[in-house]
Amino acid sequence: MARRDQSEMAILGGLSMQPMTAYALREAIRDVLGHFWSESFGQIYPTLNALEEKGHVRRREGPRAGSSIFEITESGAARLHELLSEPITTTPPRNGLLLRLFFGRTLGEDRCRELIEEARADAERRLADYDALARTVTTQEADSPDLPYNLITIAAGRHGAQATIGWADEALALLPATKKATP
Amino acid sequence: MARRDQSEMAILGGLSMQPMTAYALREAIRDVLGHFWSESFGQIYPTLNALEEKGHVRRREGPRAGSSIFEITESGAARLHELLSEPITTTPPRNGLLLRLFFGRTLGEDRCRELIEEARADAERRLADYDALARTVTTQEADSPDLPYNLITIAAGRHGAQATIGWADEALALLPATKKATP
DNA sequence: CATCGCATGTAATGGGTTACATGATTGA
DNA sequence: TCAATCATGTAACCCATTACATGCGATG
Repeated sequence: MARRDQSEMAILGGLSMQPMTAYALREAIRDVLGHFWSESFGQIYPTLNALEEKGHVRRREGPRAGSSIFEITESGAARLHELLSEPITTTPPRNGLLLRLFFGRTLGEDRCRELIEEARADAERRLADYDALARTVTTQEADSPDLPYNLITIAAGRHGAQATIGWADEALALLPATKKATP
Repeated sequence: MARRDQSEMAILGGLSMQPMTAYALREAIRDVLGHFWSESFGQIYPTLNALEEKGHVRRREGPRAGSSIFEITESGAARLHELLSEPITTTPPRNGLLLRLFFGRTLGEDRCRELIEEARADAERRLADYDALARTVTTQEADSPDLPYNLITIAAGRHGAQATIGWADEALALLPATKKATP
């Protein structure tokens, strides 16, 4: 699966929920898929044009002059299913935090402690967000057949955040203690 | 921090452990930092040349004709410290597994279950790897001042893998049960 | 003498972000 | 009427992977 197709998949997926403008699509991707996916305008507009040419989306008059609402076609739905079925492409890992910590002796222990504490605080915030999101979604989409799938992705975020918190605590304990003269 | 500098950081970091050839550097990055970092030849060779021009690394005769051993200079060490101190740049998330699961109704429940089970099995494998790695490193680098930092990165992998396992179990339970006629 | 692992590099390609440029509509 | 938001699109740039091309040296 060409990496390019990844954007196609997200865009067709978004439109499969409901027709919308490119702008709204970008917002939907940011707000709904934001914790595990992202698309920029620079990808969305060209990809939509390509999808239109292939007949996978149809363009209709938008809410204002010059704007368009895109809607997925049947061939688009088929294409989405096909894309979803292809093997997952993973990108090589690049974790800037862990790289810095690995060279922690060069960076300095204090800075390492700070980095870990920041990561922990951030995870704590995300954890609260996921919990709130799970509650909102559960009530607002109570009857939607998409609810379980939505909850599964939220659960992934929650488990990830919890793992970060657990790791941070362990990491802080592993950090060599700075020796300070006791007064 | 330009994204470009990320490769510089990893390369200088690698050479700060010990001087080596570009080829060995790539292997070291793959084998030692592999679970949270990666560099390809296409990055390593040009970056090393750039670093040499700036005087951050020095080139010496390698083990065979035409090969070079690179060694970090003092200015290189300073540069490394500077790079490590810069704010962490994060790339926007793109999780192909979660994207597929989010559109799980389109993909189909059976395929979703398979994907989750694969992810779980993979995490299980990684977990075993991290545990083994932690043991090896603890004995082999028992006296190294880098040991705690090394263990911190391994712990991150372990916690991440455990989180995936926990998530997978929860996700499988969340999946809507396929209704089958009871015989 | 063939093959595998060490070793170096470049070029094509792909993909993606960011910044820029432009304009319509709405609400304060 | 002025700012903010909705809306569309392009171009520059950057980074990174991949594939390719090349050759030495040891081991069987």
